[in-house]
Amino acid sequence: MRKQVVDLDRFVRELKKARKKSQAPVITLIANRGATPFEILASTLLSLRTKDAVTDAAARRLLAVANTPEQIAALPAQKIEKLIYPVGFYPTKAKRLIEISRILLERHDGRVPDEMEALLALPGVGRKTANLVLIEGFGRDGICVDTHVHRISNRTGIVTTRTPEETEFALRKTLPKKYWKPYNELLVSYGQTICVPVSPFCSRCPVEAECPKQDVTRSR
DNA sequence: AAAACGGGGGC
DNA sequence: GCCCCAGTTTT
Repeated sequence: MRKQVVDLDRFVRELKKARKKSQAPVITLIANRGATPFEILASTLLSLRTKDAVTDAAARRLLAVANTPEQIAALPAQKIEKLIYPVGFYPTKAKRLIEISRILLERHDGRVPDEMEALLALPGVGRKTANLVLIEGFGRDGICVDTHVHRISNRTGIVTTRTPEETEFALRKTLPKKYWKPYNELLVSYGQTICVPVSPFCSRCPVEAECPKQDVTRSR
């Protein structure tokens, strides 16, 4: 049996059309007004395991008060907790924002490092966060794999991988470079509205006909 | 490999 | 009421 293959050109084109209606993700909103690498790092840290509407409001409240390592490091943890509530893990994230700010001041001249290794060395920064900072903050080429990108890339059969990191490297080989930047943010909004984790709305999906629906047992 | 961190929202 | 979420760290 021949494996169905989703047409990447058409997939991305249709997703762009579909995105017009949905709300832009927080990172895009911030990037659109010229976010600094530190702002991208801080808001990405807030976003972990938290829905983007909640993250967006919290990031705006925080960055309006403090948007540099100096300013964050000078704030009491309790004050940051209050600003970012109710993002998930807010007490941990408040401490981490301060900790990272201090490390940046002590070890990196108060700037966000622009290398993967140095970013991963920061507490609470994993591959997803580091990639987003490098791509959105420093304009690097790369693919940022989160749960949406991982799930949808496998569900559609664009790649076949077990971990997000494997997905990142598989996409680097499979995906034409011109799609690297739009791919992540397109899939995130698509993954929040149509291709949701459980019981996705396949009837509203532009590539429904070609999709092997790898992990889908029920669809709507 | 799996639990844990935390609270809001969907169903 | 139960399950899931723009992950990462620790066991």
